Amino acid sequence: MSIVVRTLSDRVFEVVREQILKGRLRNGEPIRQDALATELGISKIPLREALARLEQEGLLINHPNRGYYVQAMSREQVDEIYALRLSIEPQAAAYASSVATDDDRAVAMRAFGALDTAAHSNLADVAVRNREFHIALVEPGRRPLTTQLVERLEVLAERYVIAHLEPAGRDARAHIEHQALFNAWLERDKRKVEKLLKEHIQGTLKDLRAQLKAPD
Amino acid sequence: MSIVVRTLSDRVFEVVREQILKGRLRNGEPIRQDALATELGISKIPLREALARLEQEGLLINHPNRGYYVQAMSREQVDEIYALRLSIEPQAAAYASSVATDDDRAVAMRAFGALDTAAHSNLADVAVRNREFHIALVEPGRRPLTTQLVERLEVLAERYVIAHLEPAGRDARAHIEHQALFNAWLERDKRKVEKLLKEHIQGTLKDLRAQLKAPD
DNA sequence: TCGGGTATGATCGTCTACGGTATTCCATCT
DNA sequence: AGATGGAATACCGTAGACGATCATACCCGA
Repeated sequence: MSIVVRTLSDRVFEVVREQILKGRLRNGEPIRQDALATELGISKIPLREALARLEQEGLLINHPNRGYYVQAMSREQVDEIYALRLSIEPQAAAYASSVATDDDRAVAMRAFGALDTAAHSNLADVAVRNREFHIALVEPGRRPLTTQLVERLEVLAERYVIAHLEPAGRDARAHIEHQALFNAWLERDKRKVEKLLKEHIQGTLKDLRAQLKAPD
Repeated sequence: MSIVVRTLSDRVFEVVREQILKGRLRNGEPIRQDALATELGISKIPLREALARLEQEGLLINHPNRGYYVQAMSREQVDEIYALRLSIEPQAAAYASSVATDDDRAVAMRAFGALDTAAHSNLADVAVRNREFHIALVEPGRRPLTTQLVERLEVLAERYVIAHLEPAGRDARAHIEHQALFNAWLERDKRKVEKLLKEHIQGTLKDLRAQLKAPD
């Protein structure tokens, strides 16, 4: 009963996604299918399947007969992503905290630890750990659509975090917030989880907005 | 500047989606790729792309090396879908009502009319009109992710509505609710839109729950 | 010099054909 | 009965070809 059976297009989906997140495939840039396929050592069918799914996720956009492009980032999208996260995630994490099994809690603990120890490596890795931590807080709710949605929003948000939040300072604050949030989650204090997560998301949004206003 | 340029896989995506919604492809049933492709008169490349996207949407599920299956319906999923809709849609429609242009309002008006006149045709058509009406209430917010998400949830919900809400009685009530909701929307009464839409969604959920408890 | 039309090249979207491989199912054997 | 083995089925991925379409550079005429 192992789930290690995965299709090629499944794995390519993740590989390309991470490449987009890490900025390896840049903003408004076109995806050259033949080039990318040979670079990945695969044929175009699994690649195109992965690209189609990434478009569905909102990371790519397809212009018929012109190909896939990395979805451009914009201030409006930041606002939209975070508005959606605020509508979904605090509630979902609060509920999950109340029904998490011991296994779930152990998984979340590990995710928290991984985020902790990764805190001083490069930003892209931290971002991945951060994503996994946030998902681990929601997953125990056994609501697949919700979890998937949270993951998707997290992924979309990650692009902006990686691109704009290099500055330190955020690290320390986020760490403190994560700690408090996770404590409340372990104590199954739904109200507190909801409140803290809401504040945490708002805090990140505020940082992002500040960064987005200044440069360029 | 017409946007009628669409790829084959794009159109197939919609065709197959509607077939799933209308129950033409049944619940836990496998999708025979070759058969479906020849039936649609296309090759497997665009079909597989469409299927990959439909999996991302939550209508299909892929078992590696065994193929795609129509995602089974379940009571838990109903609850989840409607919980998400309640978290997103009322707010989104309320906001959209406040920023809708005259064009947007005309579009919404047409969608309302179409739903109205279709009210006595078969349920599947009504469901499509219903979806389009709900989207038209949200679209003017110009928040692409939100709109796409609302559409997705609407699509997922539609399966259950089509499968379980054949009984009349719902028609009349839904019509009244739509009327009141649409009036508030046209008046840009955000609070009222939010309240009425929330009640409307809850009402549908209640009907669905009643139907799901009884049979089988 | 500049604008518009055209040729050209690159890339996409789709098709066809083929082979490997995983799964399923059934018959056979112990 | 249960295990083994093999055939059938369908999926997964590769390879190559081709027309359609878009972008660019070029050319020509005013």
